[in-house]
Amino acid sequence: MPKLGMEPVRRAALVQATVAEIGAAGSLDVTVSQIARRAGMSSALAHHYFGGKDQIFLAAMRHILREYSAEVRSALTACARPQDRLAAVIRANFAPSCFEPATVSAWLNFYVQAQSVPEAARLLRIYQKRLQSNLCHALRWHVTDPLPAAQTLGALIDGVYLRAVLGDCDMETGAEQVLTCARALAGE
Amino acid sequence: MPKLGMEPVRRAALVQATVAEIGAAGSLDVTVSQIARRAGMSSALAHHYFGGKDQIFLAAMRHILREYSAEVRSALTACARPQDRLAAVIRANFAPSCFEPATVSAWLNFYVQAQSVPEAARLLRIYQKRLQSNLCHALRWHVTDPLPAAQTLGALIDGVYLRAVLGDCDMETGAEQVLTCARALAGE
DNA sequence: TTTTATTGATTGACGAGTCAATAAAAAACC
DNA sequence: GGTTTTTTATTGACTCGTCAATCAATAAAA
Repeated sequence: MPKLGMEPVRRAALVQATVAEIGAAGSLDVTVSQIARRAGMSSALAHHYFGGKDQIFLAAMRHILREYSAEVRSALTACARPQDRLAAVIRANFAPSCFEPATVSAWLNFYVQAQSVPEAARLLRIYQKRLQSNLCHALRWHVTDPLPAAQTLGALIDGVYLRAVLGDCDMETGAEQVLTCARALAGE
Repeated sequence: MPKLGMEPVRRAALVQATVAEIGAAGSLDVTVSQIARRAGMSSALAHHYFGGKDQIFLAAMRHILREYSAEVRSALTACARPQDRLAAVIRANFAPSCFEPATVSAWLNFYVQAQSVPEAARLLRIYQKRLQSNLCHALRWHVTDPLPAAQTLGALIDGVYLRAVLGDCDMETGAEQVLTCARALAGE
């Protein structure tokens, strides 16, 4: 029953299943078989298309990164005045898509992976650089020297992720918390 | 060659070896044999004293938490004026012992583990509660309503950990960054 | 002789990656 | 247009390692 042109479909299904499975397990202790089963295929096929487990994880990470980038970009282009960009960037980082349990769990594990998998470290650095760049540009309309504030806000955003995982803070107040901090850093 | 009273010695050696091994691997993908070898004993003995891998990890986590607590407590008692407590608490969180690669790596992995191991989640919540409590008390001398600022600073501290792992920010400026933010939140 | 310390050997399970086999679409060839 | 060949899709079965956990055996102290 081989329908042609399955490769992109299968890859997408596997990536989605990977994120879901990581979210369900709360860790990277997920077998290729589990991922493949959730994606509706055999584990052999998963290996056929991705080559190995690492590459599946990396692909999942790229996917999440792409989703995140899209979220931020659309938030920025929807900005009328440049003064609104700061709030837009921050709120984009607290969009529901970023706070789905599976996504948060994947992020957490990618941080761990970044310690030993060079490609994961590279991808995470891209994310951090882009976030810092976005914050810098946005802050330029509120403060003369935006770099320190941008670094602080970047770290703060990451930190709130951790709290969200443990259920210590509700994510609605999370964005407002960061915004309040941003205003304080910008000198009101 | 059984010398008596080995249990506490062996346990301590295993805990220390666990942290070191996690740091070296950058993840929890560490075998009991590796840990035991580094601690200078057989894997069977590790199982004999701890019962299982999970308990070894938990013990390592408790150890790190204890070390951290001691760091904060000594920093607080060394404070002459109560106004200095805020800076003391923050700086304690950026003490060299907290930023050793092995320790940071262990923390990261404990965050991941807290998603699926209830006892790990409990321990992490104790840490967060204690940090928030310390920040709250310290902030009372600078601001009338300390809770929001304490929550923000707690998240910020955690966030800087992530940056440190990826080498994006040098840990010397990290503490100063948080302090600057604290002053901004306290209204100068 | 009972308790504590210690390990080598073993078991049993699980999981990543491989491979040969099957089947259908497409392309090449006559 | 029909036949052959190649390419793409797909899987079940298998291999090979690894590793957590167990256990029986050894030895020294109490």
